[in-house]
Amino acid sequence: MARPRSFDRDHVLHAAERQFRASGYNGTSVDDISAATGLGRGSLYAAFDGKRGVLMQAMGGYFARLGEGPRKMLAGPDEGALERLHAYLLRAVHGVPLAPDVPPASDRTGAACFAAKMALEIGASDPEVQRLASDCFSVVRTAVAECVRAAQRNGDIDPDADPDDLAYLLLTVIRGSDVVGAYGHSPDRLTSIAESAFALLPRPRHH
Amino acid sequence: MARPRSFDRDHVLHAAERQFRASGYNGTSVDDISAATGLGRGSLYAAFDGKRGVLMQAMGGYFARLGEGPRKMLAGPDEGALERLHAYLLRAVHGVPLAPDVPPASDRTGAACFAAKMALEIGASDPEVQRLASDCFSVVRTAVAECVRAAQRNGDIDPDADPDDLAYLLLTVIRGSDVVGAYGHSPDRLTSIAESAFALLPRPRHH
DNA sequence: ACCCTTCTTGACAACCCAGTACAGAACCGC
DNA sequence: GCGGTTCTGTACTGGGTTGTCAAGAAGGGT
Repeated sequence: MARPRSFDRDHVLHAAERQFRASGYNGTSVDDISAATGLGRGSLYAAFDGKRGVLMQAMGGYFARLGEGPRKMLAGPDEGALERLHAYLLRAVHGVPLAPDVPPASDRTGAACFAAKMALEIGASDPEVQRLASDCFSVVRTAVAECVRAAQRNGDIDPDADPDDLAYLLLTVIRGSDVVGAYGHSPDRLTSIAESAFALLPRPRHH
Repeated sequence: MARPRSFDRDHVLHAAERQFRASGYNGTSVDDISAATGLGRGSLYAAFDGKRGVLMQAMGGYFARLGEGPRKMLAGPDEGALERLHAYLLRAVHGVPLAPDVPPASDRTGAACFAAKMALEIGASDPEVQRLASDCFSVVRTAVAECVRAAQRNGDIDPDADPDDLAYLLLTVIRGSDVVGAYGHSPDRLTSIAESAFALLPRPRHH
């Protein structure tokens, strides 16, 4: 028995995320968010409790969204695990998409992991941002490690290798491609990096 | 026949760099720089032409300093090339030091590559920052590639591997460790990542 | 049709920030 | 010692920022 809100919450958070990714946290003003989302200042403060609230909720949504990619791409039977890892790596080095349906390559500007970017900019003085970014890394790392174990069970990766170490290394490559690929490098170069990393994975010494 | 300046230019730029690394570009005000360097606003504008000028000159100094590390650590005869690469990797994943004599591990906050951090924050709207960061990557990448070639000549790395591809991959790992290691991971974890990356380098198949 | 609750909009005040201008201080050369 | 030139510190201004507030709009329930 009251006026319903006239905006879609997720849509607003997506627009804000795009803005934050493009301009950074301190580089975007509330007016920028207002313009990007179409919401007035009052609505922003009522619904999200200001700039910082928008960021936190946008990052929360990002986190929820981020886990789905690796989980869906990497989960499955042991047989195809290595190939799934290959496909995931090739995609992951090209950035994290804003939405599941829009490819990240379209605008290199906002391709880098949202959580990583925010953590680098303001994480030093914001433990909550820090923690959220850490969670984002964990979800990817865990999924990759699980896929590595599957590949090991299938005999595609050296069983003596530590799957957690490999997962950390691959996560590092993926996050590193965010910054290496951010400017001055073509998508082909990123693909090449992913292929190199994949090719170097330790194969079992057959017989 | 005039009053000499009472501050050491490099010292000021180092202090400013530390501040920028800690708070980001948009997160530090001119007053912050003034407090960190001990210089008044007037001197800052006269000597460095404002906030942006300080950043550019600090990045310039950083670039000049950055190249020395890999060049000195990686250059040398072919025999020890692989071991030099090993040592360099182990050091590089722990960040880029503010000064050559101070270890980067002391404050994880400012350990990440200065150029990369600035490029991620404001590179999208600042081509010059973008280019400077790109140069920083190139100098590391070139030195690594040269060292890989040396190791190949010495028979320590598979001669069929593309040294440029490997250098790109290692650069990506190094930059990735900036963001992965920024928060929530111990130095031991970074060391472990470096060791994993080194262990995976393609060795020549000896007969 | 009416009322009440919630949302929305625009304006407002306090604050911070970058850059400038001006006055004083320090140093070198003579 | 003295003049001139440069450096240093501070006060000022115009613009932009954040967070709040009050008035209007819009819809649901009765």
